[in-house]
Amino acid sequence: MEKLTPKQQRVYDYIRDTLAATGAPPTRAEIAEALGFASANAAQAHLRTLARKGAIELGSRRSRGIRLLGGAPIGLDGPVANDDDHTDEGLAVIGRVAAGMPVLAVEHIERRVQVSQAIFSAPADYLLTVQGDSMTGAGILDGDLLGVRRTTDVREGQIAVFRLGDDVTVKRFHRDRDGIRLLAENPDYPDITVDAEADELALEGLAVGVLRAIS
Amino acid sequence: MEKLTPKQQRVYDYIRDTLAATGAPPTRAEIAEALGFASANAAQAHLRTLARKGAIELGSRRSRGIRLLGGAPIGLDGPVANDDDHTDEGLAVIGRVAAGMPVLAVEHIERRVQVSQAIFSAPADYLLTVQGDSMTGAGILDGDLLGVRRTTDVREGQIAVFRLGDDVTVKRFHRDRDGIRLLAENPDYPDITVDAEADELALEGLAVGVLRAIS
DNA sequence: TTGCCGACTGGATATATTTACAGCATGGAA
DNA sequence: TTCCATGCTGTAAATATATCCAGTCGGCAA
Repeated sequence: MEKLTPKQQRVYDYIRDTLAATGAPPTRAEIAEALGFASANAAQAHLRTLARKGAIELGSRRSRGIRLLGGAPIGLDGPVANDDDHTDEGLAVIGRVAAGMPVLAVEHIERRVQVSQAIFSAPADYLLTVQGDSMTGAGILDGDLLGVRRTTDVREGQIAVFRLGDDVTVKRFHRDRDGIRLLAENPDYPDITVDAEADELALEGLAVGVLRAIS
Repeated sequence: MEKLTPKQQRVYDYIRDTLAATGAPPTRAEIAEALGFASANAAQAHLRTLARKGAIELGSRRSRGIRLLGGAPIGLDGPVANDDDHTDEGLAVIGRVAAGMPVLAVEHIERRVQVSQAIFSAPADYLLTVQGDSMTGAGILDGDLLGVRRTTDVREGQIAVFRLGDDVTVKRFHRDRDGIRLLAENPDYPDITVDAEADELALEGLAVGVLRAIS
C-alpha cells in the first residue's frame, strides 16, 4: 500500500473510527464535516486518492460504499495508563469502614472494579462508596464510588477523605489562621470546624475521581 | 433480546452477512431483493420489528443506518477491529456533548478508556465528554465522561443523550400530554420544549454512568 | 366474529448521497 | 517556466435510500 500523506491518513482514520462507532462507513458529507471541509467534494477527492493508493476500495454509486483495505490495525492511541502495581486485580471498592480500622483492611473490600487510572487526575489506590449527600454541590452523590489516592498532605481547597474520630468523611479542605475546617458542598450540611485539641483528624487520602451508575 | 421469527432471523442474518461481505449494512432495497420481496417496504417493516425487539438499532434517515445489537459482533473483515464490544480496547471517548447552550458536536473518537462495565447501570457503548453545566443538579458536571448506552427508547424521567438537529445534549426526559420536554437540572438553564413538528429529536442513548477526575 | 400481528405489494415522496464540472492556491519536479 | 499532485470551495444533477400511505392475506386469540 502506497504511503499516505498526513491528511490522507486522517481521512482513513476517520473512516475506521466511524466504522467502529456506528457500524457503517461515513458519507462524503460526514467526512467533510468531521475534518472541517466546507465541501463534500474535498472528501471525495481524498477518497479517490486513497483508493488509488490501495488504502480503501470504493463501491460505485453505493452509499457509504467504502471498504478499508490497508493493514494498520486499530491501536490504543494515547498513553496506556500505567498502574502502580496490581493492575490485574483492579481497584478495591471499600464499603463502610469500621471505627479505627484501616480503610484498606481486607474485610472492608466489597469487590474489585477494573478501571483505567487514566480517568483520574492521579492514580487512585482504592474506591470508596460515598454515603450521604454532603458533597452533592461538588457532583459527588450518595452511592458514588470515589477514587482515593493515599497521601500525607492536602492542599487548600482540595476534596479529600478524612477520618474524624470514628467517622470517615469526604469534604473540601480549608485551613486559615483560625484553624482547619472541612467544608460540605451542600447548604443543608454544616461545615466541620476541627478542634485541634479535642478532635483527632487524620487524612485518608485525596479524592481523585468519581464513578457513578445512572439508573 | 426478544425472540425472532424465522423470517426475521433471515433478515438479521442477511444484514450480518452483508456487513461482513461489503463492509456496510444493506439498504432496504438490497434486503428485499436478497430475500425475494417485491417491495422494499417489506424489508422496512422487518427492520422496524427487529428494532422493536432489540435485535438491531436503526439510524433515522441514515442510509444503511442499521446497527446489529444482538449476539456476537460480526468481524468486519479488513483491518477494522470492531469497537463497541469491548473489553480489550476499552470504551471509546467520542466528541463532546453540549449540556449547556447547545454546541456543535463533531463526532469523533478522541481516545479510549478501560472501564469495567460493572460500574454502570447497564453496559455502556461509549463515553461522551460533557460540556456545560445544565445537569449539575444531577451530579453531571462540565468535563465529566458520560457512559452512554445506545437504545431506541427512553422512559419518563431517565437521563439520556439527545440530538436536536445538529446539537447533542444531555437532559432528563419528560413526556406528557403536552408533548416532550428535555429538562435541565440547573435552575440557570431553561428546559427544552420539543416541537414535534419543527424540531428533529433523536435519541442517542441512555446515560448509564459518570466518570470524573477530581483535581 | 372481531381484532391484532406477521408478511407482504405498489406507489409516492422527501432526503441522503454520489459524482461530475469549474475553479483556485501551493509547492515540488521536469 | 510548465506540468502535476495535493487540497480545497461551490453548484448542480443524477441516483440511491428511507419512509409514509393504503391495502391484501392468513393465522391466532379473545
